[in-house]
Amino acid sequence: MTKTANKTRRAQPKEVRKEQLIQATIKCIAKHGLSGTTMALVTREAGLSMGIANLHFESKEKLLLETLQSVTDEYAAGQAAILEGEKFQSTSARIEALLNFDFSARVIDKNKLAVWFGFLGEARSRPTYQRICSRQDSLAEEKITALFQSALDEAGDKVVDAALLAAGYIALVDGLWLNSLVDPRRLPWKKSARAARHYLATALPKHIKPGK
Amino acid sequence: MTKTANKTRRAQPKEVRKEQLIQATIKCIAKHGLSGTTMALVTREAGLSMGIANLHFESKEKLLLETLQSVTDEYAAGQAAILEGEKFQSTSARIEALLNFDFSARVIDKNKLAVWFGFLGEARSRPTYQRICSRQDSLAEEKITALFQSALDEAGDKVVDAALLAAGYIALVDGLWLNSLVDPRRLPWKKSARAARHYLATALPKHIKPGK
Amino acid sequence: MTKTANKTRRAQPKEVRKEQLIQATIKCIAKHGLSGTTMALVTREAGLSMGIANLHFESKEKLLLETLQSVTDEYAAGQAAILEGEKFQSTSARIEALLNFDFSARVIDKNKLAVWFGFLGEARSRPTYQRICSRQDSLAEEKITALFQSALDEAGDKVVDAALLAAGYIALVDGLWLNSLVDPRRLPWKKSARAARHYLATALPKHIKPGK
Amino acid sequence: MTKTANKTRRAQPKEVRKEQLIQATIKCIAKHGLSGTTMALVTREAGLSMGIANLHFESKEKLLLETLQSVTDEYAAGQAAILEGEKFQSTSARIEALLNFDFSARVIDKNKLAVWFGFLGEARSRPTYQRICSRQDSLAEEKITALFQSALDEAGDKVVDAALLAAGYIALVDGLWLNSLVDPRRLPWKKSARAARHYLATALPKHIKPGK
DNA sequence: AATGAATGAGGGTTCATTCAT
DNA sequence: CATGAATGAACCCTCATTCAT
Repeated sequence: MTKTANKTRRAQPKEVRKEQLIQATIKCIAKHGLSGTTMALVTREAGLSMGIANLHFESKEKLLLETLQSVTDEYAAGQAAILEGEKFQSTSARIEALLNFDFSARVIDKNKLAVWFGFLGEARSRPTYQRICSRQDSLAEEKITALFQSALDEAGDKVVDAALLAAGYIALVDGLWLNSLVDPRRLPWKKSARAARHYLATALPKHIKPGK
Repeated sequence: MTKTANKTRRAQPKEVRKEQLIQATIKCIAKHGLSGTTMALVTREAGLSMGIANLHFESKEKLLLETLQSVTDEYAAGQAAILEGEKFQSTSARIEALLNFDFSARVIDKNKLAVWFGFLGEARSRPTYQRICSRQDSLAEEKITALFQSALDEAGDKVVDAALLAAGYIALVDGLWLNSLVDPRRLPWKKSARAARHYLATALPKHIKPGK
Repeated sequence: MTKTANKTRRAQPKEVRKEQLIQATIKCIAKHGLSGTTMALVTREAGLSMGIANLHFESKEKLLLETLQSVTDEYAAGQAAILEGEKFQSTSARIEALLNFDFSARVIDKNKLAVWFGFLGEARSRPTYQRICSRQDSLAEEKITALFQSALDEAGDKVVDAALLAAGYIALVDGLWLNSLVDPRRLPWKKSARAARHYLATALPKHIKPGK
Repeated sequence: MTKTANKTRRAQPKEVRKEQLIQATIKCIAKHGLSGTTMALVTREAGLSMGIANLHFESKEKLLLETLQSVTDEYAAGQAAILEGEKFQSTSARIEALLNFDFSARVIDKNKLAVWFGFLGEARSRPTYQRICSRQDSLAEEKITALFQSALDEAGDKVVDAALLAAGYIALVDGLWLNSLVDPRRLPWKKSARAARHYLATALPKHIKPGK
């Protein structure tokens, strides 16, 4: 139970309440699944009243959509900081950072991943979910393709297809997340991270070492 | 809508009806998502009456479980035929066959994959789903690890970890399926297949060629 | 489970099948209550197929009605044999026999009483049930009133109202049955019988002794 | 149909709504029988919407149980006021009051008795019903036995068994209620009351007169 | 005469949404 | 803004009844 709400129930800026509800939704989806997430559960988790969700979001659908968007936006922001930011200059450093980022605590947070795969599981029959998930992956794919292209260029490798490598990396990370999320005993997070590193180390040996 | 059933009520062996209902369930999950799949929709899809599903399965839950089991069993059987059958003798042939199998029309059937990922998306909050999905992956992992170990042994490679390679392959295939399923325009099935091949060709160059 | 039915399911005279189904219905009502008695349960108890009940009785309602009638008829027949038969000549003997009959094993059979009170509980809202139950009690009341009147006449008692005594006796027996049926630990059958005897012994001291 | 409720939805304290629903349930059971009582009927009778019953009671079962409890509690309270209260001091007065109470308008209310016998009719197959009904009768039996014992002591009667007399009285009243409820033409309420009085007047002649 | 798979109306229950307070 | 009792459509499930065999 996470009752951040003050007892007095004083009016709060719209954005604060929305964020509070989105966080509660994330927890609910992780705990009860997407289909098991009800408005009552979400608002109780937020320590607020039943009607509040429909006040700030128009409907359950909108709340879910904004929750998904929130999760993908956060990931996208973190990824963009690495791929486009000034902190990392060399190609190697960026790739290394990407790898670390994709298996950092903030990213492999069970709650957020549960949201991601919860929506992905329904995406095929829900064009709106599909659009949000796809946009996220499209964005990532472009940037990662460019990054890997740089690495291949630096290595003088003219054979390997950067786009294929990028698509493979994204899919691999998705698959590792999913497998570790569903059964962490079979695929511990550590092993997931090593598998991802192994993938890049094999494909881009000059930039990434198997290490760790 | 697949109304093979005649208007006149005709008794059928239990197994025939169950199979008919499972097939209808698969289609429904693909079309409406797991949460959008109702008994009414399933039985209408099967061209039968509402009550029939509870007659042959005890509850919706049981119907869904048997549907998931049916999909995983079919995959497991096909995979076992390759990994344990006598048709393929050499390690290379087996790996090649596995790759082809994983991207064969029967496996990358959108309906079946929608079922698989629909359940996976809810697996974390549903122990029963989790168990079925995990058992499937555990089984596959053991066999594939053994296969890859043979390949590495044959190649004299004592560095690469077969278990890591197998976990990576399974995750990669999962990720590719998921990405192609959700947005086939971004990741066409052909590209998925190539990405998987590329993964194995890089890791086991003596056994698999980039090809195609 | 009472499978009197022969394995070969040979056709049986209509009356045999009907009786078989009525007996199964009695057991079902005793076991599951009137509202918990389903056609499937009844036919399974009889060791027959689901459709058979609607073949021999027109509907569930008819089956239930005939079951109630069967129970009341059996009681009425036994009672009539005492009150109208030639076996007992003296008033005393008849009253004594009535008392013994009302608490004899055949009458205080839990199954039959469960049927009786199951229907009585619904009688107010079901005119058909009400009619059958009332006819039974009316019949009994007339005969018992006459019997008690003879006793009072023989005793020279001109004060006590035979009709009131009879109505009281019938109600008392109903009440004792009901209380012993619902909670035999609180009111054991033996005690019930003694209470009924006590009632008659007090009202008709010349004919019935407290005894036992 | 009792639509005290206004058309405009107006929130009410939980207890008010529960009581409203219990009263509606009592009417429904009286009108349609226990098995004919549906949630839709009850809520319509209360002039409320279908979902309300499951909002205040968790299930139909709970609603029924609380309804039965309400009816037995009301009876128990009235009876306790006589048997334990200070209003009546002499044994005679208490017995007289008990008799009048048991056939007072509030007690022989057709709706409440229909509930009582509706549940009793199913009690044998429903342990929960059985428990509530039995507790009620056990309580009454103890108190009435004590009261009758006092009367017998006062009369110097050392022969009659007070417990038997009490059990008989309870059963007789039950039986009279049931017979009058099911067929008031055959056994008018007035006659029922006289029969009960006759029972006590015969057994406890020093305390109760045949009267009326 | 007998079977039991199939039907579908009707039941209890859930839950997104509304709105008087 | 915030509340939560109230609503009612839609869900899953049961079961009396039907009918091809």
